[in-house]
Amino acid sequence: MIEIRFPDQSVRTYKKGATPLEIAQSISEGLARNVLSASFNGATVEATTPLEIDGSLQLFTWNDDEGKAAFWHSSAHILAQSLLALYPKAKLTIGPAIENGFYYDVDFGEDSFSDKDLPALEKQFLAFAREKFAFSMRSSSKADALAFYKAENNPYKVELIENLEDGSISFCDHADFTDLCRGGHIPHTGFVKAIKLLSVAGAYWRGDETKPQLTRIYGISFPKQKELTEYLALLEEAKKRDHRKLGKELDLFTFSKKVGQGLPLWLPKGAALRERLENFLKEAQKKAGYEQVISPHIGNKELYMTSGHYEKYGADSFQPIHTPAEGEEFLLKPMNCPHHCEIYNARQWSYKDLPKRYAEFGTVYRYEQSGELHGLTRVRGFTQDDAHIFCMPNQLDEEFKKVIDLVLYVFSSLGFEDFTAQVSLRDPEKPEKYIGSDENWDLAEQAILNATKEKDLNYVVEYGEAAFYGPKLDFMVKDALGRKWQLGTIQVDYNLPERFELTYKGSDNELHRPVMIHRAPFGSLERFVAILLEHTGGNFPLWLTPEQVIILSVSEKYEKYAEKVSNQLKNNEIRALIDNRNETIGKKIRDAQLSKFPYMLIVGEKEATENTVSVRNRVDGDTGSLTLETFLEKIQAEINASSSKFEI
RNA sequence: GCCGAUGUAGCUCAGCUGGCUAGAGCAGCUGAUUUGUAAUCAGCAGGUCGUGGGUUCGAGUCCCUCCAUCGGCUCCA
Repeated sequence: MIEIRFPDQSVRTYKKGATPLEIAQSISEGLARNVLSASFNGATVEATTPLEIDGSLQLFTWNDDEGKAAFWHSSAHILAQSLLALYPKAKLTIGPAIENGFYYDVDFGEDSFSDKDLPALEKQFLAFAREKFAFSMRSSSKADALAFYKAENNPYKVELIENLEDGSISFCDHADFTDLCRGGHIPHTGFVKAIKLLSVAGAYWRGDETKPQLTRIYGISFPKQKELTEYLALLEEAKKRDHRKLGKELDLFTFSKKVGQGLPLWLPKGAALRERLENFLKEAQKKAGYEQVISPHIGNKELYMTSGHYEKYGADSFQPIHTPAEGEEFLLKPMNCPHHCEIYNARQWSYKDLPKRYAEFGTVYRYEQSGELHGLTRVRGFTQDDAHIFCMPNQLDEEFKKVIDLVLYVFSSLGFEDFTAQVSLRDPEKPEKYIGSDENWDLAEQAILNATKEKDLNYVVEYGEAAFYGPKLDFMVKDALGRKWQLGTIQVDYNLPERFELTYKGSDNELHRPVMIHRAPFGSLERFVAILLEHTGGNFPLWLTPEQVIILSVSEKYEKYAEKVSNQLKNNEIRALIDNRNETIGKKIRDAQLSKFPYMLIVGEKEATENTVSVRNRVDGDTGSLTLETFLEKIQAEINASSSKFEI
């Protein structure tokens, strides 16, 4: 007999060799029907793995992330089986479960595969799924595993196995299909009732650009058809919040082939929105002791040679422009830091002057590969809400934490509750990617980790995500489709101060090297506005929205009164406009609603005589009539409620 | 940059296997209507079908080049 401990700490005894599935059955039939996988003593096991020793058991269903992972991992197996059935010459590589679904990377050799081929594959998938093939694990010697895939002429699996320890190699079989596999499956294929193959994409073997490109097939599967239908509906909903669509609909920004790809054009409403965001941050930064500076859009090549950016990115940048007579080389400014270093260098500093905090909404230009460009989130010309803090090493901790506060303040003011803090460190395997000494890197990385921990941020550590001159603390936020984007960033840098020979005079009358913090709470105005659009669906907070009120006159007869209302609002700093078109009131309401005006004021005969307005709100609809004074008080109170966040 | 897809009026889309002057709705303009909480009616105008080549008696439709966009990969100072 064996003793099994459950998550609620209860203990039951079972006969040796009982499977998690059988154990679930002993608890309830319903549970048994829903068990997808399990973990035993912390390790993932199959629901059908016989348990031979005492231990603690956790059963996973569709409601657990682990259950979904097993479900989608198993689905990848079925996909692979279907692929081989339809494309016997295809070579399988890897096929993991991901956050939403799974994928499989396949080498189709000479054949091409496109999304037109997906429906047939889905059909085959479902046919196999219905057969209720059981998944079963078996271990294999390294030699046997290698021999199998060499016979199959599959270099990818051979490479994978060569990197595995003998004794740790296992396969998973179902029907006549087998795949190299670590385990974690659902009991049989019949659990998968619904499948959608979502897209086809190229993906490099092992994520390496120099290696062959494989075909990646993305899919998602569910235990019930209804869940798939709901998921697809959710995707459709998300597409409506796409900032590229909303930006067009709300007249915020546009692109022009003639101007060039990745170079956004801000329309009046978008520009006004941006300006309000800038003012909001400027206000906060002023309180936090920042000083605004301004630097030009180009800089001498020397500047970037000094900073190291030229060596790192020169070849992949917009190429230098040359002066006609002297042949001097200038680069479009790809970042503001070297300029700010030279601003610091413009005079001598005493330790009493530090920290210096230079801020600039600096527009920079970067040559992004054409396939990278994406709406406003990845562009070739953008404006960073940049600042560089020059401080003494013993001020670093304090300054870094203050910047975290500022970023959190900005995020909370704009309703980004759901972000991930990511500590981006060096890739220990690739020291050639970074400049500067190990000592300085250790100091910088430690500073970030300390501050992050002290601020009680939930964070993940990513190796290899640091900038070439220093580690970062990045604030990642998801877009409508769940793709992660870096917004805020804070970076510690010991290297540029050395390269630019920055100094300050210490109390000991000696020259010392300051430390530099690079930081941008928004990241870039472009990306920030994009993500803000996707989060709000275009329903911006009242203080930020382009037009706060639209006055709809019932007919042209009430134009005068509409004018009067408008003037009074404007005199009180409320952004308002009038819809005087010769249209029915219903039409005007519909248009105003689609344009996402927060408030509509309907004025007709009744309002004009009573000096009132009929208030319609974009969320609640008709909310009755108020005197103009009362409405003014209410809307101002609402704006102030969000402006109160301006306190830092 | 790479793999795959897409590109028809300002916007959203139709146009089957190549066949006469390329269609619709919305937006725009003109006129009628003077409207009470999500689309008043009528008329007009608007496109060298992304670009350049080719196949064909004939190309929006087939083939190639380039450009742009979309989904990924790689990259992201």
